[in-house]
Amino acid sequence: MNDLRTTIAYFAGPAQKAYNSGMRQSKLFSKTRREAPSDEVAKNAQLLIRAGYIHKEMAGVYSYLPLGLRTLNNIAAIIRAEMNALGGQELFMTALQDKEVWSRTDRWDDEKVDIWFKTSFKSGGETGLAITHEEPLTRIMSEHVSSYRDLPVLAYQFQTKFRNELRAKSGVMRGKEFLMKDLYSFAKNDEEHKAVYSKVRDAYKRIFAKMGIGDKTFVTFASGGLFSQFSEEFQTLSDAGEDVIYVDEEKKLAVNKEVYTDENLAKLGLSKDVLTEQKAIEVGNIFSLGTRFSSQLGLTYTTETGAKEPVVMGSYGIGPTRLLGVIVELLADEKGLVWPEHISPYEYHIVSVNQDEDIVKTADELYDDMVRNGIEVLYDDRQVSAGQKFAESDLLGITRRIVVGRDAVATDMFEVVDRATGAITKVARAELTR
RNA sequence: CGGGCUGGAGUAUGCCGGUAGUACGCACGCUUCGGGUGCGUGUAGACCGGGUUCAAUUCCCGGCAGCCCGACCA
Repeated sequence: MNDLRTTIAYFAGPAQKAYNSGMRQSKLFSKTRREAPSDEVAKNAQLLIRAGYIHKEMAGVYSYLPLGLRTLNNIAAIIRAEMNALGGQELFMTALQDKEVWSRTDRWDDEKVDIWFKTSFKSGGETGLAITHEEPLTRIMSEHVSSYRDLPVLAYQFQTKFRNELRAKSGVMRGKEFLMKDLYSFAKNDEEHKAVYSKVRDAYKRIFAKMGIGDKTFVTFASGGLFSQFSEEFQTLSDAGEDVIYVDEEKKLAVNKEVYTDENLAKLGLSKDVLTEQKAIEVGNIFSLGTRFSSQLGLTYTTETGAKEPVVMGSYGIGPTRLLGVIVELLADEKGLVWPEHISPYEYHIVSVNQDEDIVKTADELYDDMVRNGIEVLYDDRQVSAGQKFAESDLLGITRRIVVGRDAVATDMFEVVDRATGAITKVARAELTR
């Protein structure tokens, strides 16, 4: 992709294989820092900046450097796989929004939605930066969907969303600009919608499990915002969270404080006795939209009997940039970042222990072999002390570290250290290069 | 949006109405070589505008930017 939106558009492509699988750390432009910047309090942003994954551009606005982008793309890849498995069709919508379509649903006015970034065209007229995409996608669908035979449809994208938050905080967990995977479903009726909705809910559970935060993530009953009375959130327990939820550990369900009433508890079959109050961060949200948007924007279809009916919609969001922050908050330790296997920017981090000729030669050869076999590996080939390399390697948090020292030269067996557990195993070269 | 705080080398900081100090980083040399090794030399800095003053990085006002608490958070 070669247009001005390359970085954003990148998320829409089959990202991973586009990378060269290897990187020499002496060539990596991002550097680590000993200290966190004084203007960051959030643990996630402090560590991500120290490790050179992100750059803070402005309050609540972050750039993703090579390591951060790789990590983000890995998160996106996990989500994409599940969306495709659902039959989701990926598209990529524009961030610039047409005032006209949002006016029709009464969501353009600043009195109704106060987080718009709005600007104007030189040629006249206003536009806004997308806060979400129900309106434009519903309009697109109205040009393509006209028969019951066309339904159901699931369409999704990875897109930058902009929200003019009064106060950004919590590092990348709540920015003014962030990445969102938004899926929208279009169904013939409530019954079909419910079936789709339930499949998406299951897919979300699998996604968070793969991210390594499944056991701390709860389906949470919450308010429906502008759309409907209620929605379901996926809330991950974390002291860094902004929400308060009441959790039933046994049933893996929770209730957001905002709808924590006796009536709602009864409806959900939850008992106050077993619920515990916890802080949590919202990592996903699923909504039944009914026919609100389809009615207002004229998205109808013809039934088998020739009648016209509005399409029943749902929308389902996950914020990859927020997830990145949540994973840091939950898994990082006192030494630095710790990435789950499928999210780590590289599978392996080779660390050569000194500049002795035979050690450098052995490390070089191992690196070349791994790269040739498409294994994603970062190689610390810098001329710095072993201690510094280890400390920085811990900070970077790559899943597995391969230490190349004297014994590796002698035996051709390599010490592989698991970043999360610290467990050390000896692995033969053939196994590492597959 | 209400309340509070801050603004100095690339980063983190000490002191201060009168020549801006330290650590890390970076460059060079030596040293070390399995947990940010040690030493030396060098490099580099007061957000913007106005006011008070003999003199402002320091005090005052305004702007801009950042942070914290609250409110807000499709």
